[in-house]
Amino acid sequence: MLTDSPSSLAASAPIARRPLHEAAIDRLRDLIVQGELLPGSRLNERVLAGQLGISRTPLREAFKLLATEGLVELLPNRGAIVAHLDPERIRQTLAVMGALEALIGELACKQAPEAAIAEIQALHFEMRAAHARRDLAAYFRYNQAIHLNLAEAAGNAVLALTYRQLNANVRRVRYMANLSPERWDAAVREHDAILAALSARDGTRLKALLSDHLAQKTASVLAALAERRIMAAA
Amino acid sequence: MLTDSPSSLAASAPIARRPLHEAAIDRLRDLIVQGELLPGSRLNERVLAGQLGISRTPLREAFKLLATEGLVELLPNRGAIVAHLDPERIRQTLAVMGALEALIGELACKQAPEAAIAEIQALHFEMRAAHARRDLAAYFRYNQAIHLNLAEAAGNAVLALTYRQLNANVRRVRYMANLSPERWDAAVREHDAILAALSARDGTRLKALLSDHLAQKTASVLAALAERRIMAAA
DNA sequence: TTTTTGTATTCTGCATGCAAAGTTTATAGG
DNA sequence: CCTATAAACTTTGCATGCAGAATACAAAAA
Repeated sequence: MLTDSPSSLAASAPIARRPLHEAAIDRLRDLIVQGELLPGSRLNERVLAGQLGISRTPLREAFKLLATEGLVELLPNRGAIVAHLDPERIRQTLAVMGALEALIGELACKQAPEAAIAEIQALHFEMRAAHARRDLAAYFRYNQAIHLNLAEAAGNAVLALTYRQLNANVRRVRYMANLSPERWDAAVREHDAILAALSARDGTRLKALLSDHLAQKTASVLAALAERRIMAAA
Repeated sequence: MLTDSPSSLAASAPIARRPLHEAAIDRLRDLIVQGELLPGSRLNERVLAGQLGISRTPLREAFKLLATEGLVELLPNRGAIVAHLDPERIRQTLAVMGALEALIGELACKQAPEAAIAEIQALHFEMRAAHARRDLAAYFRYNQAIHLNLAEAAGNAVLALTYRQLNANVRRVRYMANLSPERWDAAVREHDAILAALSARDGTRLKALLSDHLAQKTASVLAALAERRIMAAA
């Protein structure tokens, strides 16, 4: 499933129907993650509230939320800006994600339902298709979906949620930095191996593969940042 | 209970030159973590705002924040309640913390400054002192401080922050559930071994010890929950 | 007595007003 | 022409008012 689960921990509560304005907040999150709002951009309450069609109060609540996710920075008495992409912070985030992926791989192999693995397999083929068509946007979507579904498949909601939140920040870089063709091909091969290990429920091998995959991803992401391919607002 | 002594709250909120309301929000977090507000308690906006000496708007922002930390649950159109202590959720949280502690142990041994290790060692002796005096409250404080300092010593801010947030929920259980004398003594011995491994910068051993320590802690916490030693509001 | 339905009350969620902090612009002095 | 300073403007942070949802209560029906 490609639909982004937008929720924070709060959303795990028994919710029948979400407040109307959370849609607007999710839209703001997407604007930041997809790079339409550049790092460093000031987020004027009145203007942004107008653009999103909500009032300042729920928007302010959204700022606080997005700040905990590391997507915006709150400057006392000077409002909010889109959080900068600090390479060191990204590196640290990826290190934590590595620790989580190790657990994810272990748990997923041990206790993921067959249906979940089948779905991930399906997403993998979709991703292969996107790669064959050189459709980078679709590739990214399926890639994300695979990793998030894998996190879900581990059967630990806290683990999946934590992983997702950390991922949001890294995702911003991916959206802004294209991969080199070689790296793209290599990433696909890595995913092939990952899927094979998952299907075989070989936890030890999956952990190693995920760790290697993340190391490559880290290098790629940090290289993109170092090359200043990532733009920031003045 | 909060409702029993509303005046103490008002008195403990000193009027700052600039009404910085984050102090009030921290106070609310403490009330939840320390169990003065029982799981399941409804958090009436107007009442609570009055007790904390702030207005509803910043309090609502606090609710959203605490929801991401898993300390309150937001029920659409029905406000906020203190989050329930779901044993399965606590178990999942502890599993994630285990993965993080493995990384913490590894990084701390590899790159913690000597001063940080010395400080942890000092806290450890303070904790031993509290244990010798059977001062449970002080013991918990030093125990927390040790684990949090260890997380900081790993030199990864994202790691430390993530660990701290997950820890908040587990801490609530510790505050409410006393340890058995045997478990208490065993925990202290485990800490002795942990400190020894850290001082020797033996990452492999530290990881194993932390893992074992957490497993014991998990058993103890879940036992407390199972024995219904943890109270919840109706 | 128990269940149901209509009504009153309470509470949340959002919009908006206001004071203070911050920013920009204009002006005077060097 | 450049710098310093003050006035005007902008924006945030918080308080509060209002509409609608949810709950509690009461009376009527089974």
